[in-house]
Amino acid sequence: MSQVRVRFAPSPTGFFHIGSARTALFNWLYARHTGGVFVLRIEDTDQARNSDEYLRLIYDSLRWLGLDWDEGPEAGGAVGPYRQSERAALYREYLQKLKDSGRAYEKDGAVYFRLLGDRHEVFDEHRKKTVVKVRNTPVVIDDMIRGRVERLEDEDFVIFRSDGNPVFHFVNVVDDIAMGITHVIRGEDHLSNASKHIELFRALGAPVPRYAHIPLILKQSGPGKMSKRDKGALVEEYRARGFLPEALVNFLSLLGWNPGDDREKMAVAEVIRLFDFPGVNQSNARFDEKKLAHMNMLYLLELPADRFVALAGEHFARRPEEAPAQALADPAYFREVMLLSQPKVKGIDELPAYTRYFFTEDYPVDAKAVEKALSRGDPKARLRELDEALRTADFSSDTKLEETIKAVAAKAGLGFGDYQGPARLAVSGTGVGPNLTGLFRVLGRDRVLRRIERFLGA
RNA sequence: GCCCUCAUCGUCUAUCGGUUAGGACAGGAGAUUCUCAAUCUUCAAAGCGGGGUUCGAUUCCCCGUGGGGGCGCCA
Repeated sequence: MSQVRVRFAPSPTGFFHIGSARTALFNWLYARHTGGVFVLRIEDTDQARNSDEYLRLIYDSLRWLGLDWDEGPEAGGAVGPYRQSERAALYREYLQKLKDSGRAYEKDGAVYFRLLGDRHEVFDEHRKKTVVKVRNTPVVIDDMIRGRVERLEDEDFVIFRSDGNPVFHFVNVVDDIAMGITHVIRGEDHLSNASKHIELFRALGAPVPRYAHIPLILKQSGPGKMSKRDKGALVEEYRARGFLPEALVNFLSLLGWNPGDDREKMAVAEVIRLFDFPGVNQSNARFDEKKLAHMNMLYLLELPADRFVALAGEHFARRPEEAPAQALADPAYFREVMLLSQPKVKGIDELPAYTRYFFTEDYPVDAKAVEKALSRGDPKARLRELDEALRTADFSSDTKLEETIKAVAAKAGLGFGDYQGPARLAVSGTGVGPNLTGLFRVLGRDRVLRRIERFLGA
């Protein structure tokens, strides 16, 4: 059997969004699963809407997600160039073929593809005008996900605009032929276009590729499919918020596909091994950011320390307005703070707010938490006892600090928990945070004592 | 309006005619810890409606209904 060749063919006319990423992912997964070739082709025939910035974003986003392409821009390949704007001669050549066989004709300065069959006029309700219909036989789309789909293509359609540029349907098919694409994996929104494409393949005497029309991703709330303007639709947004690409890939792979059992968290190698079309659903899926966040947390928890710290550092650098300027001043200290917080946060983006008090005295104080902490017993007295003991305590290890605090508590006939609340509040201004002993150790004796005393004085 | 397509908990999904309809996220309760998070236990939560086929339908067929997509000299 010949090698599988699939392609992802985005157009650089807008930000790279989640739906595109998932289509790219499924193509890539299938290529990797079958040992085939993943081609990246840029469909930039709409000169008015293209932009280099968007093109850049496609490359960056794919690379960030780990979806490497075997052939395409910046990778090369035997059937390039891979940008349609550079393939004009080829489209002319194929157009000539259609003209020679009488399957293309000019009208109003544009070129139309001619369907075979008798013509008759009919009034089109949708377009409110009379159109020419063709008595044609339905095309059969043999879809790997949807099975046999029949659709009648009964109207000639434009393949070259009057400005001389070819349109999507034509270049898409010509390139799939010229690039030897064997499997077309794309969104279900193209299912209705498939009949046009198959007519073109046939007219050009080329074999029709296998199709796989994958379900669409619906917006998080409200009706309709997810589009570039929807909240949470952009890959770039998740990247900027510090989501892990492996978590996003894992989550996306499960939107419309499953391995047939309860497995959810899977390394990409495992997804590659298991991915195939019998496992792909036919129904559209709604994007659930909560579940993505959970998946992200699972990956975050097991992330190696170095990578976690590096990602945190990048995030702080990218969001200077969210953290004190001195946060990155001391790398060793920054590392300690981040590692203390790693098991506690759901996302990298929570870190600046979560760790603020480690880097500045200018941190918010949670009034409700203060009220709660001061409500039982005599917390100020407890803090004074603690303050006393911490003057001589060993701050080098969490266990030593724990012993110290427990000793203080035992003397008063109380438990660790009776001291934990007030102490945390005194040194961090909040009721939530990393384990108290770690908090003390990283903050250091001076800061801890200073804050407790300031709190007592207040 | 026409064409294509889909239909299981709020969400993502398992089930390839016979199951107490399973799992995950989110939600409720509890355990645990030093707060929070994690973890563990637990509760609640679904086969769109109507006809068939069958000994038996969530599963197969048909019709409705509902959702999604398409009907551009956009891709």
